[in-house]
Amino acid sequence: MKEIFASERGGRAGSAGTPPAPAALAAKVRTLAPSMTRSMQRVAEAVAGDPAGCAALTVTGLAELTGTSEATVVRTARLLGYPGYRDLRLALAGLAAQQQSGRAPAITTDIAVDDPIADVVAKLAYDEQQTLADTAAGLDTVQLGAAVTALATARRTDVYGVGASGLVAQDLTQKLLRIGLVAHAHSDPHLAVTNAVQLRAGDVAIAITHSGSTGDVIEPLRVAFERGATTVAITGRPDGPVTQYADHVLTTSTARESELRPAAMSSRTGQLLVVDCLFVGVAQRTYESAAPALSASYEALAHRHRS
Amino acid sequence: MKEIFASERGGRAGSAGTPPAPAALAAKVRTLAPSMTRSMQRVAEAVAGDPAGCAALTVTGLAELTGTSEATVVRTARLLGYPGYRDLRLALAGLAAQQQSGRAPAITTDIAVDDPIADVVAKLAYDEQQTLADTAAGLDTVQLGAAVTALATARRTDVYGVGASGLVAQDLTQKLLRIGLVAHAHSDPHLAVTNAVQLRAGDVAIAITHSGSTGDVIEPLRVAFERGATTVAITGRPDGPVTQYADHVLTTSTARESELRPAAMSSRTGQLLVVDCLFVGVAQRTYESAAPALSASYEALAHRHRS
DNA sequence: GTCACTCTTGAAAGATATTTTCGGCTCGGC
DNA sequence: GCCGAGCCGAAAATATCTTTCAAGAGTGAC
Repeated sequence: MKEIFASERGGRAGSAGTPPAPAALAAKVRTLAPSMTRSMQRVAEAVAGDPAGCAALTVTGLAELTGTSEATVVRTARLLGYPGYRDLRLALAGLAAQQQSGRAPAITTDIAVDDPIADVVAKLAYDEQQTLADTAAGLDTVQLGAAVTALATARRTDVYGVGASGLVAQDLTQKLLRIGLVAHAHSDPHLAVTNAVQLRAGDVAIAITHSGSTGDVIEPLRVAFERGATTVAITGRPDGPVTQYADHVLTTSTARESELRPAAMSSRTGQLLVVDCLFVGVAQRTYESAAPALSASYEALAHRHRS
Repeated sequence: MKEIFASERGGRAGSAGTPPAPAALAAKVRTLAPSMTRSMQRVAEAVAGDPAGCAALTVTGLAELTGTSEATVVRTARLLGYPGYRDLRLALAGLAAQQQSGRAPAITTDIAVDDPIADVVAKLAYDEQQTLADTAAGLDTVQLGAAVTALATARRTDVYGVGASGLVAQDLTQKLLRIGLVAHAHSDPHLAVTNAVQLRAGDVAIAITHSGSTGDVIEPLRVAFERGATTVAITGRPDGPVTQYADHVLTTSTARESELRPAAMSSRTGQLLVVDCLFVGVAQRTYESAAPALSASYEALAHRHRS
């Protein structure tokens, strides 16, 4: 067979280049679940729900359990980043062992309308912690490193985000400014595009969108991409349209959402972690200039504080 | 085949009745080593020495590595108490994962200039998780409940915050607006004071300041306090000046900060948790009107997403 | 409403890996 | 030197995993 004809294998590599995840499996399932088909979701659910049990099953067994076929099971394994089911199974065994040794995760139920306030606090804190852990586990450090390098050497940086992601964009911008970089956040789609036209090679454009399909954010990134700027996407959907124009994709994980817990809440937590990582990474690379800049900005603010 | 003739399978079950060992594998190897033949010892040695590496090998691979045959590998697996090599391999993967996780990375140390990017991610995630846990534990649910009640019944709500806290203020405002409340965020000290003058009993003013001593935020809160509005402070310093004019104080915890990790980073995490708690609390209290409003805002945004 | 199209799905063929069989081999005893 | 007991690996037999392929479900255009 010629390589021209892509076999199903290469069809849509779940997360390109990412080596199989050991403990980041649950995170990956949550991240990729939305982009899965129904049957594959059933498989992913079973796998995430009972790693130990599934590790004991053969392809056929798992297919029967989930009411699907062997092919679907293998496809799911591929989507999760493993070469095949065999490797997924191995990772599953590892995960089971870890859970066994670790303490009970204390699975929380969803937030209900009549939950006492103390429960709300506990559940929210738990969920956000979970989001942090998942995002950290699923973050591609190679992509992150590349993004950091681009940022550290950029002539200027534009950051796009609307709605809740707009605040994250501003947060990143604030931080970069504090260490002497030239950065702007854009929430206005028109202005964003207008400014994106000015970008060229050596500049960096960052799009922040949880859904990965926010047109108002994709458009400026596309323009920046076409002008030759280095483009970065921070998104919860690594297969979303936004990644089309992104040189580097940084994936955020998300906890389940519900009526009382809109997506904006958990996505924001993951996005901010990524932003912090970018910032610290850049601060490391530009330490010579960043350190004095940080001290200076601190000093400048001191007099605004009452004693 | 008659059952009288025992097949090799049942021939000499290593340790009778013992179910596969999860982590006690190394011990088992040592125990059983003397009773093994030379070839089997080589296999057992390889397995005990490098569980992770062996878990990645097929029967054939392990046979070649140890210079033996597949049959010997299977026999060794049987002797160690597993039904076959497949199961030994699964246990091996589990063992490897346990060893991996047991190796506690020094994430408790501070972030250094020369930390690899992966460590930065781990440390930041860990710190923010810590901040969440601490904040949740230290949050006074009575004060929180009182603040929620005030918000849910307020005529209007003003939120003050500058710098990084300004973004948190905006986040809270965005959320409250989404469920139909009247809320404004103020980053401009002058405008904040100007607006605070308009407040009266039944209104709510919220000041967000990590240091608890940001004059630009305290001033409008003082004005609101004196006009009779219900005032809330979200701060990391429960004894700071800002609490002077706060009816309810919500305390955020903060991880240690350092040169590469400015205070804004960890304080923001705790503040956002508090904000989320406020939001969910209010949404619960006003569920009848909040739920439709949330759905409506979701629907309204749908068309802004590319497919 | 109908058609054409794409995407999803499972049955079965094909490829690998594991297990079993079986006979050669070594080694110690006589 | 000859014999028997048990160890060992090559290859057959089986189980498991992977790929192919065509039918079915869903979707948008007309």
